[in-house]
Amino acid sequence: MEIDKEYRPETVEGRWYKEWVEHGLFQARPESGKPPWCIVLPPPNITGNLHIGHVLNHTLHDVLARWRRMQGWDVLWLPGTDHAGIATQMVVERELAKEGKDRHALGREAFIARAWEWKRNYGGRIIDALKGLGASCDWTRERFTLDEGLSRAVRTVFVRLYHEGLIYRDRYIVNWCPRCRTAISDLETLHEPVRGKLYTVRYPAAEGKGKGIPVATTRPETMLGDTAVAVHPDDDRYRAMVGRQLILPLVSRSIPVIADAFVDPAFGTGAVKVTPAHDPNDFLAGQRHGLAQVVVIDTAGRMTAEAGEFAGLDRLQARKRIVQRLEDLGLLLDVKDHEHAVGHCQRCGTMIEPLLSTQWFVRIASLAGPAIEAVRDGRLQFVPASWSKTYFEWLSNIHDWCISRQLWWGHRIPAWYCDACGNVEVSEEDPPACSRCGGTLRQDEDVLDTWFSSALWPFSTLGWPERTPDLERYYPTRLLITGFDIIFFWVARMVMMGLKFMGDVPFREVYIHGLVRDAEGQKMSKSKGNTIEPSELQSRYGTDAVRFTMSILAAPGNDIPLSPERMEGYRAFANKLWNACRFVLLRLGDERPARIAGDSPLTLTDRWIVSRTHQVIREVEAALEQYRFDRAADALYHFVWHEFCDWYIEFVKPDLAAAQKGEADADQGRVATARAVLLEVLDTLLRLLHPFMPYLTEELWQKIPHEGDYLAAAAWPKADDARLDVRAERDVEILQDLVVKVRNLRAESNIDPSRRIEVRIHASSPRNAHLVTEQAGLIAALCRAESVRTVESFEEGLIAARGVVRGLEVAVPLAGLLDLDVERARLGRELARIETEVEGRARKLGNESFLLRAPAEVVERERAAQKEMLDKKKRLENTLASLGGGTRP
RNA sequence: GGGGCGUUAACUCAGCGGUAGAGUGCCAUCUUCACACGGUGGAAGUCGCAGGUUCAAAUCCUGCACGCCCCACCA
Repeated sequence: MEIDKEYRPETVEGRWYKEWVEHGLFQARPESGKPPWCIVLPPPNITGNLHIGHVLNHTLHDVLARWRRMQGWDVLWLPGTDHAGIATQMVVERELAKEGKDRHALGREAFIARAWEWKRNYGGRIIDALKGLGASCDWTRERFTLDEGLSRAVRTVFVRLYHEGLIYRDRYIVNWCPRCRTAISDLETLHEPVRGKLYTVRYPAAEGKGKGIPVATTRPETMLGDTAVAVHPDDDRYRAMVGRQLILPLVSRSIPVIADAFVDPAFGTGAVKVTPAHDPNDFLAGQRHGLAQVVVIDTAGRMTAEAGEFAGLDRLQARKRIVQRLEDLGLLLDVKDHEHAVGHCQRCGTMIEPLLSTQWFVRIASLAGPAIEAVRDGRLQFVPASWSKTYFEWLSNIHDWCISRQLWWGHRIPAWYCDACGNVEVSEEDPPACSRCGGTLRQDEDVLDTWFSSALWPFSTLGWPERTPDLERYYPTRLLITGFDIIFFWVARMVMMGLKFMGDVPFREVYIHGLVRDAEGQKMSKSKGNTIEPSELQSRYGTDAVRFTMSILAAPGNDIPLSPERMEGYRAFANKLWNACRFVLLRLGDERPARIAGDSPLTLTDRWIVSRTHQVIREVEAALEQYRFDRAADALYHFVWHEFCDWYIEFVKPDLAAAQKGEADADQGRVATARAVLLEVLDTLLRLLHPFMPYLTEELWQKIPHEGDYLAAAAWPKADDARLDVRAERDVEILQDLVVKVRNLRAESNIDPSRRIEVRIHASSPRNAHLVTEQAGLIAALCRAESVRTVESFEEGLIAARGVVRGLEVAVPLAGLLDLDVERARLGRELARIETEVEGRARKLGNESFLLRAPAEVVERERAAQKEMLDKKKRLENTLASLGGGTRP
């Protein structure tokens, strides 16, 4: 068997994915009779590039999907992409701009065709990257949010919500991005602190009665649209002015002073200018007081004709001019620095303009209630559970959702207007003419918020509104895995829509993972330049190492600090596994040993590794059941490296080496059994590791004797309690401690590593003495000893490095080589350590309260430990005395 | 203004009622026939601070400090 000395991922990864897909291993099998297990991929944007966060997210998906599939579930991991309205439109517009065109010149139809073309060319890039990670999605069921079926679902939902009064059209103040030229929702508006100014402007009284009122504002340009000044009803300063008229400077319009409790008398001057068309608060105040709405800023962020002399200016330019004019008029009373939060467009960062505009909204409160309830009563669970609080918080304070976007790329709103009679028709099928007057209909120009279609993803992808077999079988899906950043955007909305249209939650659990950060814990961002390209990581460390790193770092509730050293470590782990396999293959020769037969004479160490293996199967399974990817990966790492490689392989080396050299005394039966055990354990390990490291494990599994075509389609190991062996585990632990002790004595006494030593052991119990005698050869091999033997007692005046471990007293006689001072000092340190521990425990055992109230088994454990410690202490003291010391340093 | 999270070895994190663990790094040592992407041994922590509950607290409770993050229509 030819096998390289090191694992080279690049020679392996390309092959397997293709084969897995070609053999249909990732396809759901509704007819299989297996229980269904479904998860939907959070559809990445077609404009997106695979970033490190995707790697984390997709790795966790794939670990679970592969694990459940091996366990015998009918797994459907449903992939797809999102049309990403604003993002895609921006990309295509940019392309057009390069050609000197714009979308208006092109026209709607041609533009959309162009966007589809872009999607065809580039929309699959992120999916290709996903495949490179080894993601075991069912590609035969891949979906796109603008597919015909999904578009049908969008229309159906819109129409039904409309007819139930849950979708409405209204003239309302919305978040407007002057650059994207569209309304956006509250969620797409990010509040960032901006250092601005607070201007105090005097609004003179009408008819020259009094001085008027000083008004504080951060946005003087909106004053042109003021239709009132508001004060608090209890504010004595202005009480007399309420109901009077003021003259709006620069415009000379007469506006009233109104009283309203929304005014904070402590802020600014206690008097607020009211601009119903350009401020959300003022809009509501305007409604309460029946004020006119004067629009002075247009959809491009420029001043309208209403702005008189300032018309056509950009809003920020206008601000400067207006301040200047106010100053000239002596009306500018004060200017102060003022930091406040201002909304910015999530997509392009442009300052949001609150704008009065006619838009479509979802009346969300009645949908939010059931969504809250579903989490409260446990139909849906967050992992970690603490996220449910965030979810409740948002849903309880939710505002109506603005769903119309002034874009072309997306689901066009299925509403038609009749210009002749003013009729509005909302329907699933395009209506031919006005049903009331027969007049010509004009479809709404706008499209829906991309998140509207995403909200339907768990059922629209399964065929809804048709009652397809897939929908019946796989809804509700099992689980959703995503980051906390889209709990509001996506998770909550899916829950609302799922409950509304399917009558059940879209998934039983939501696993929320952290954010991938750089090694310093900084958020990765392009502007900081600390982003990591996944493909670079994959080629540098291998995809499996990247996946393993993600898994082992995915502790619930934690962000993931990605450090190169760490990943380097898991690349080494992949190599370690590779070499463990290499060892087994080299020792197998041409043999194809059978699995461990029922009557195989297993040695102590065989029984130990088999027992440990079944313990690990349990651990990994329990961890994955609770989505503890970190624990599962950690258990495997530790077992492979520090039990299988460090110990078991070392245990069997002497047996196998004899056979390899063709020595006459090689026990052929023993060799066969050792080979069978090695193989069985390795086979189990490869299965357990496969969900984390699919490429490497498939490659290795194919190299060792195996049954079946692909590891990816092999069965998950079953933990078998009959294979557990507590006594073997205990005995091997004693052997390990003993070996470590001897090695430690060698090292501390500076004994040449190549020198064969003599080891004498005095055991406190016959059982342990027997164990040592029986395993003397093995112990000798593991600590390079000439001989290992048990003694009744150590001879008088023996010069030796000594130690005590687990009731076994060890002496390595070293006449002439041992530095007695060094040895005395070392033992003195050990004695001091033991004494501290003994004292502490004595205090505890002398505490009546403890004896009285602590559980009996805890007390017993402490007593036993104390006894052992005291024995150990006595032996050490004796040893020190025999070295001619006895006093501690 | 409201809410959440974190603070444990040099670093990154586990542990979450019975006197501390891992990986990396560090020190020493070894090219012994799977692996130097390796072996062996070792050093390293008053578990943010102050109280409280308990026989017993990194672990539960209450404050405080520092750091991070969400949400929010005070001009």
